[in-house]
Amino acid sequence: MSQGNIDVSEQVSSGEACTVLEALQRVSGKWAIGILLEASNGPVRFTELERAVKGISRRMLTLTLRNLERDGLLVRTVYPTVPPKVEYTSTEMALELYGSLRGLTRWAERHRDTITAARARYDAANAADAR
Amino acid sequence: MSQGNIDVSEQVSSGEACTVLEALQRVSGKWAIGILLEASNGPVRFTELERAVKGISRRMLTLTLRNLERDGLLVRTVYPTVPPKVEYTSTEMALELYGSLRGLTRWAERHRDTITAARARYDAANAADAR
DNA sequence: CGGAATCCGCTCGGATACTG
DNA sequence: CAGTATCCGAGCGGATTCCG
Repeated sequence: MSQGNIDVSEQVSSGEACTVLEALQRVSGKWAIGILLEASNGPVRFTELERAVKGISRRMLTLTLRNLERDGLLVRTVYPTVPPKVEYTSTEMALELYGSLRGLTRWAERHRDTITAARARYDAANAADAR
Repeated sequence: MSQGNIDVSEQVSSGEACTVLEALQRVSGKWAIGILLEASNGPVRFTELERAVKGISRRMLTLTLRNLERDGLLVRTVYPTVPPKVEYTSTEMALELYGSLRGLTRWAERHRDTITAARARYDAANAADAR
C-alpha cells in the first residue's frame, strides 16, 4: 500500500499529460470505473457491488474501494447494525467524472469491433513474419 | 503479450461496465494517454515522443506504441531513409477518443488539489489508528 | 534514429481461508 | 454482511546493453 505517490514535480509533458496521467492512475485499474458507474446511481452496498461488477474478487473490490475512498471519490458509511451494513456513496467530484466516463464508454461501444479486427490483423501479420 | 483477452461473454455488469473496462484496458497503462495526446496534433516521431512524454523509458514507449498500433489507434509509418525515420499517426478512431480524454484531463485539473487533500486526510487518519 | 533483448524488482490481481 | 490475511503467479515498468 501507499504505492500511489506519483512524482508530479516539474513533470508537465504536453502541458496536461501529467494531469491526465494522474487522472488515469487514480481511476484506472481494472475495476475502478465499474465501481464508480455502479455507485453513481446512489449508495451501494458491498455485496451489491460484488455481484454487479461481476468478475471482481472480494480482495480487489476491497482494495479498489479503499483507494477510491482515499482519493475522495467515494464516501464509506458504516451502519453499526447487526448484520453490519456499509454503503459507498459517490462524492460530487466523482459524479462530475462520471460524465467523461460515459464518453469513453460510448467510444468503446462504437469501436469495439474495429479494435477487435485490428488486433486480429496485427496478430496475423505478426505471426506471419515470426515464422 | 497476448494477455489482453478479456472475457466479455455474458458479462454485462451495469450494462456498459464491461465495455468501459475494455476501453480502459486498452487506453490505460501509465503512458498510452500521454502518447495519444501527443499524436493528436499530427504525426510524431519516436524521439519526439520520448522527450514529450517525459519520464517514459525507451522500453515502455516501444511497448505502448506497439499496443496502440495493434489496436488500430496509431499507424506506424517507416521512411526507409538514413537515418531512419518513423512516424506515428492517430487514426480517426483515436481522434474520437481524444475528445473524451480531454474531459478526464480537465476533471483532473479541477480536482487535483481536492484529491491531494483527501489523500493526506485519509493517510493521516489511517496512520493514527494503525498506531 | 528507432528500436529489440535481457535482467530484475514491484505491483496487480486471483484463490483461498479466516474473522467480527 | 463486510471485510482481513496470506500465498502465489503474471505482467508492468525501469535500467542497461546491443543492433541495423
